[in-house]
Amino acid sequence: MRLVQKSLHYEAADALRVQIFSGVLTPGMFLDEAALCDTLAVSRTPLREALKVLTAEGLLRHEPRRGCFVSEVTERDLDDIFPVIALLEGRCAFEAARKATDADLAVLTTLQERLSSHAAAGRTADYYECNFAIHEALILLADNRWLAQAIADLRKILKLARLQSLAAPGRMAQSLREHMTVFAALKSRDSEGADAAMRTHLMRQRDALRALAQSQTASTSRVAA
Amino acid sequence: MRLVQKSLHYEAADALRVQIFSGVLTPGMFLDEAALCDTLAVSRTPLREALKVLTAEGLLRHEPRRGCFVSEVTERDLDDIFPVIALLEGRCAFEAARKATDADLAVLTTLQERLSSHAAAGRTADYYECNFAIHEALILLADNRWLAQAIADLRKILKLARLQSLAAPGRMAQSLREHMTVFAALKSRDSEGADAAMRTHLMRQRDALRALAQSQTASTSRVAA
DNA sequence: TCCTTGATAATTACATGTAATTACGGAGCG
DNA sequence: CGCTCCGTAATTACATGTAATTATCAAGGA
Repeated sequence: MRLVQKSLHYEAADALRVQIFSGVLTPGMFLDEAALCDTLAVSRTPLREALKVLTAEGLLRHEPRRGCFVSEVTERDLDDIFPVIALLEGRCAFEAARKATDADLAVLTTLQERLSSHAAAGRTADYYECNFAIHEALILLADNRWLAQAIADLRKILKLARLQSLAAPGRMAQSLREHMTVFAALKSRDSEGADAAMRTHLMRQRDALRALAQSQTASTSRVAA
Repeated sequence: MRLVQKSLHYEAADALRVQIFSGVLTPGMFLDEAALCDTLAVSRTPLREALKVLTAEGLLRHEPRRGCFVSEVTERDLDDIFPVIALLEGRCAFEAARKATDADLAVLTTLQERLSSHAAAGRTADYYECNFAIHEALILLADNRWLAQAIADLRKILKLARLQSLAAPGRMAQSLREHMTVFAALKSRDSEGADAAMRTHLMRQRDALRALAQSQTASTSRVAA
């Protein structure tokens, strides 16, 4: 019998990720070790181990003798990351179109319908969640550990940026149409089509974000002026 | 003036990577903390921090209360990894074809010629090194930090497996031809062609490895029989 | 006024002590 | 002969002490 309790540094790393993704720890912020030891109720050793892990993941930046800072994600980073994710998730869709069983497609159909209803009702949060579930499902269907890992690594960085592209006007409806294109390709076992549709979907997501960022800087500069 | 000495855990991690990639620490091997502290001349804390970092990188596997083991790479892993690297480096070639200056192409020409001469002379080690330099050059030309990162992460796992595909008979000559195809596409600014040629090159590399593995298991099973 | 300088405080990094779990090995039993 | 059980040794994980570097800020000089 082995009920291995996860090590403290592992739990500390999890807790820190939650704080980063939820915005408690914001990009650029300095991480005070003593304070974190206090809030997470762990001693310095496991906390510092957790910081090293998160640094290796790219969520933190470490400056010797100065401490850790939450990584910052620039527009340039987004321009670089999205095409890569598009490539990788496109590949997932490609493989999914070949490997999905009828049962898999039935599950996807349910998710797709749920996505549609959320879009129709304007439930942004639910749409986001369902959208995420579909992407995850395709990654699983691709059945490639390293492909999944590469995507997860990059998505972690995006998550850090706390993007909200669905906030762009009309984006949810457009996103839904893109998803339907992907799904249609999957149903007809069109690997190439699924690949292309998924790549398009993710690049459009980037476009929506860019438009949102521009409209926001425009409005803030109006306020500043 | 700031002459930051890299932290010990960082140097320890570097030293461990060297030992892993050089085969001193082989896949599956258990890592004795005390022994490593002795050989690397660091105390337990920085060593354990280094182990956490390498675990996050995927080079080590950690079992709570049992210790660290060098990761093992299966044939399945290779089947999964190579297509992803092919995709990513294909993208690098695509971008390189668009972004390379004439000066960049001149440097590549030199490298390409050197590659040819190494192949003609049968200098396997030199060929490998030059081949690596060309791949690195294209990754740099693509000028995408995250694309480079994703490739580096996956290549680290391949390096761990200590593959020697050039050992396959005729592989070096075939590899050279593939490189020439990539280079020709780059020179003519054919992004799509460079992408496709690079993908082909890497998938052929996988094929060569597979053939090598099969011939070796065949010969060993003959010996065993 | 601004820059430099130096003492102090705070913080990181490293070393080591301590507790807890696991592996090992022999004795006892079936 | 093999299996189980238990005690010991070894090892990991965590806590804490210590050293060394950096940040802070006040005082002095240009």
